[in-house]
Amino acid sequence: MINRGGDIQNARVRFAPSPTGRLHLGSARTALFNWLVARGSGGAIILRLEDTDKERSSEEFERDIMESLRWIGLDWDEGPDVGGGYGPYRQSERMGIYPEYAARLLEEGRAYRCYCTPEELKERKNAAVGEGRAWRYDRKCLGLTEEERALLEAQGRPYAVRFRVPEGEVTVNDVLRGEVKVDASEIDDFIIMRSDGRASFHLAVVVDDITMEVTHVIRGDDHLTNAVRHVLLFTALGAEPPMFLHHSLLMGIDGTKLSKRHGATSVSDYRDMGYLPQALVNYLALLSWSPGNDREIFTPGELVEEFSVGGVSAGKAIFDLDKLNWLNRQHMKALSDSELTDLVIDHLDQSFPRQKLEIAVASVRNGMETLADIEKQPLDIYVQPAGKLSEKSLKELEKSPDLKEALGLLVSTFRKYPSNDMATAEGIVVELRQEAKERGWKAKTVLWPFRLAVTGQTVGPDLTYLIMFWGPGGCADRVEATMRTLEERDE
RNA sequence: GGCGCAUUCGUCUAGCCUGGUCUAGGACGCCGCCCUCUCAAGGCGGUAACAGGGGUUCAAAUCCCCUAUGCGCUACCA
Repeated sequence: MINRGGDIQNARVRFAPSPTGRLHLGSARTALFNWLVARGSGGAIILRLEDTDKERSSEEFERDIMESLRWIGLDWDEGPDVGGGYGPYRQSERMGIYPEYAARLLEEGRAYRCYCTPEELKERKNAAVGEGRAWRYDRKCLGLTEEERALLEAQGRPYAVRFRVPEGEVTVNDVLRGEVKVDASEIDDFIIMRSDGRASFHLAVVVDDITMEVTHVIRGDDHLTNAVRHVLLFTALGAEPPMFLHHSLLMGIDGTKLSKRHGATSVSDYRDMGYLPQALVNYLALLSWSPGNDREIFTPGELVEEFSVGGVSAGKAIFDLDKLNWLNRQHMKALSDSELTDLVIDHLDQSFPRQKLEIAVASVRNGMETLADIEKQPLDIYVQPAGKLSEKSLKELEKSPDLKEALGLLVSTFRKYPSNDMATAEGIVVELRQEAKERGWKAKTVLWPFRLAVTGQTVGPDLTYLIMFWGPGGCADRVEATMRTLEERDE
């Protein structure tokens, strides 16, 4: 699909989640697009909590949403916690302002009272559907006579307020999809005030966007048809509709909307699983957005720099864990040993002195694609007592050629080096290779026993790290311990 | 059912607006090779797509129409 949206200037955008669950990846993606547009256009981003559904909303989720957003590096200029000139930013605290807008619409004849009960509506709807007719609200209450209305009022019948959808064609201006035109006759007279006096979602959103002076509404594709209703409301309220950008929805690998069935779906889940926030953001951005060249790795700052709505595609977006894993690995590579060690500590149950831990982490880091992968690394070799070998290692050792001489060479070489640093460690390995060559051995003849004798295991980190961890002397001790083990075994 | 949106390798996408340079490019995954003390990582190579059908045109992934499929909306949910 072709999208050559012009650059957006000074956009005032909002991210409006309902705190009915932890921040979903899909919501995070919406938030990211909003943030990118705000930051990239020199505008502002508002965090607005749509918490009118008291049953399902909770403070805990509210906290998770804000923490998750901050964790992935998104901030906001106005919101429930930071305030701003257009507050309050919690919809539950704005309930007082909607009725006046409904009243205005009522006065102007753009809305009307509907006394139909949900039961009556259901009945008429079923009847219509039963006859194979499309059901739209039948405007029964729009046609009420004065007497009928007076009677209903006298009975104290509760009423909802319906928007009177005008005739004509409605156009939604969408950055990605151009002008989406829908005939208003497709839309029925939707409710803007419930019979209990609370504003409906549609009214609340539009009033909020008007009063908060939102210029660009960036949200999921599922709201595209709702946008038609919203444009109608903006117009009826005398406001210029904002520009819309309805991005595609995030789907699971089977093509259905990403949900719990697909596994972890919330940002905090991914934090706990050991993903880096910059990797997650990078991945979410790359779903539907492309810089137009082959670049894939971006820090959040670079995304702001490179992002343009013209690079956003309108097509579906399927969440692919493999690619996230790869990106996470790329971002982990960018961390220093020290930084990685700091991050990995939370996922580790063993404890080492800091210095040792850093070496240990450095030695296994290329085997990790998430921070949590530290648990799967063979760190236990570092706590294994000297001279204790696995059965498999013992067997490998025993069938190794020129074993005695090789072990002797190891000890004598290690003993030559009192200092312990990277250069020394690397030097030792080079020297061992050299020695092997001179004896007409394959490198393996001495290096394989090295690994087995020092760690007691057949798999583990590069030899250089082993030297750094125990020091050359420590390695010599461990080889000697292994020699004793072998002797005992012979007896 | 009605309306809307979408449709390039399995997945994310480049290309589409401004038709030819596309025997369709990149990335993930997968497969193979190399490297190698182990496991990895890394390097190199391979696999694989314009949903289908009609037009328009000298020429279509690119423009138009139809069909199919997927998704969404169609609530006194948000």
